[in-house]
Amino acid sequence: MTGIFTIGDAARESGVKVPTIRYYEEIGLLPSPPRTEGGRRAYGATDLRRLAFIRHARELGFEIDAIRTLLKLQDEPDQSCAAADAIARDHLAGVERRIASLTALRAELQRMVEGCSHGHVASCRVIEILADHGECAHHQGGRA
Amino acid sequence: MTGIFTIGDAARESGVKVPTIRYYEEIGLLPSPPRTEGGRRAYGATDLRRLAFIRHARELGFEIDAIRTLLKLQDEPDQSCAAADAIARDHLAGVERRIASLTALRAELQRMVEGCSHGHVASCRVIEILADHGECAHHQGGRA
DNA sequence: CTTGCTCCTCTAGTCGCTAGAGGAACTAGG
DNA sequence: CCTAGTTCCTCTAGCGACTAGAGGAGCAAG
Repeated sequence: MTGIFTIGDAARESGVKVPTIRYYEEIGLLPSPPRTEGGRRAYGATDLRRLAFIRHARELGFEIDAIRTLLKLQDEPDQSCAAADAIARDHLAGVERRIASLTALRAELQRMVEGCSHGHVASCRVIEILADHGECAHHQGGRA
Repeated sequence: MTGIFTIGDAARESGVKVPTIRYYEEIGLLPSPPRTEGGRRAYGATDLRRLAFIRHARELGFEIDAIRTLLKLQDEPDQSCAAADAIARDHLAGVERRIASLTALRAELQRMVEGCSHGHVASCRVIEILADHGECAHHQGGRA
């Protein structure tokens, strides 16, 4: 209604926690808003939009630095969007790598828990596989 | 051959970097080995096995705390392996959650980059989707 | 006017390492 | 025996992206 929001309002609106908003300001991702007489942050609708953008990008797993670039791009609508496209493509490639690696990992973990005979540790498949890398299909997998 | 290894040997054998081995010692994951006269760490075959176990578990994405528990279990072979099983199952569930979330994410990113018309930022699908959460299928997805 | 909420700043902690400084001790060659 | 190069030692600080908590001030309702 007013177009003026406290940090708490902003947090509720955007789903970003209050300390995180302050953190974003500190690292220069969100501009420092004007303050009220009492020294409190007074956000406007633009800030809320920016915050929603950040939140959504974070949800999609973009790193802060990538978001910084995307925000700069957003502020200059006449530029070619090749840069934004490249960032998204890059990120997509990373996500695909992680899915591949996690899928291999899942297979291995399934083998582990399925092989577990629920007896003693001495004959536990879980412990065994962990102890003996040779037994396992997971050679040279990347970090998940 | 000797059964005595320097930290460098241990690093080469296990694939765990030297500072990381020292770190594992510091946090009590790997026991402090005896030292040579010159004050250098002297590892035995048991330590190398433990280190390989740790490395493999880390590769599989287990957290340090989980590994700590698994190692304790490994040291007591008469215990039931229910605990180890539970840890592995838990971890598997987590991995499955991450795969699901990343798969949703991939779909969204694909939509993004496929929709990009390679024109100006003003009409860029990437920027648009990020700015407007409503346009996107990714509601309430967990962190990847 | 007091209660209780929100806000402020600041520091320190999380996880799992990684990087670098500054120095001591081994190893190989001359 | 000396030297050069490598490996080792300890220690502190940094990464990313927050999160937690202390200690205090403002502000709105009863």
